[in-house]
Amino acid sequence: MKPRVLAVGGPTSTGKTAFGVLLAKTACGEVVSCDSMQLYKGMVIGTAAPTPEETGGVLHHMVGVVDPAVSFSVADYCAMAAPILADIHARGLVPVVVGGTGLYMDCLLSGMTFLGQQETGEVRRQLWAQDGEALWKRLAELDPQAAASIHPANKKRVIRALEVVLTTGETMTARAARQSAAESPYEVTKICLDLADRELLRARCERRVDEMMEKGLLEEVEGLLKKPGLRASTAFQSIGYKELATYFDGILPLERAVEDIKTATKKYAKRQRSWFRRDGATLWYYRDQLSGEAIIDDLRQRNLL
RNA sequence: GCCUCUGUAGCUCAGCUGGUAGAGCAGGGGACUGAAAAUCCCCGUGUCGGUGGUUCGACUCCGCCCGGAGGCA
Repeated sequence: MKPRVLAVGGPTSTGKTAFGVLLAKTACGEVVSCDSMQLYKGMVIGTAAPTPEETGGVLHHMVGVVDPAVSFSVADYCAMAAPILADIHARGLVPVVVGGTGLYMDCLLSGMTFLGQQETGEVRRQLWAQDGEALWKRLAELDPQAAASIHPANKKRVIRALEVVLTTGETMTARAARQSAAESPYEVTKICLDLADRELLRARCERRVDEMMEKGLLEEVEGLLKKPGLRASTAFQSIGYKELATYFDGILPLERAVEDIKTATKKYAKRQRSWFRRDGATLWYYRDQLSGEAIIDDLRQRNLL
């Protein structure tokens, strides 16, 4: 009997945090955040990291635990989160994995184990200086399968695949197969939240940004930008931070920078939906049609709680 | 009141000397195994302000009307 895991995904601004708390309370669980940005320290407002009021006493893991200037990846996330799941299980509780980072969620829940260390800095730098098309052709020779699935224009992913062959001597395709677990070590119930009304989701994304500004996003970003090495970090890619940096750099007026945050948030929500929709074994609930309690009731009727 | 410029996709605009329109952004769909809130791919029929006219044929020329911007009074 595999240990039970509840998961909550879906686009941003659909109420995952609140529902995650409700679900954890109902199922005697603890929340394990699955958000590539909330896990950084000091990025609270811009990532809408759960506040003490929002968590309502439910323990949240993987929030504010990494130095923003340090580079972090899916592999690091899984290395940190998997033991937390084990610990929660060991204490007889249910982990509730909540967040919008689809890649992190899938890797964690499928029991992926990443091989070896990541030492690609120099190789990566050299590859970036080269022509994208040429790189893709090179990849087509070294790892035809990877090349077939990566668009030549997607330089970032072409380089990643090349890095793997060049530094490990193993194709990304072969490596990926070795890293994947034959089957998930968990009994997963995956729930995704969305809004049926697209216009409403867009409006909520915009309101979310306005609220962040009211809560002091500007000050948070200003403070963070003083940290050395931050601009080159993964954390800096977070929506809100890089846009407000253009304001601090005098490139855009504040109003425009905030507009950019809004459109970036809306586009992000769209990409998240695409990701989460891929998994057919997911229960989707429209938050503009069902309350959290109604969703819990439905899950009970399905014998999932 | 007169003169000039202007009115083309949700927004900003391209459209040579007439042959019924096309970009960027927004929006939609998708991909995604160590940067993933990242990166990338696909999708553009709209009364070309309205109305008359010239023409085989007008977004493109002419008249008038309506709506903008500026200048002179």
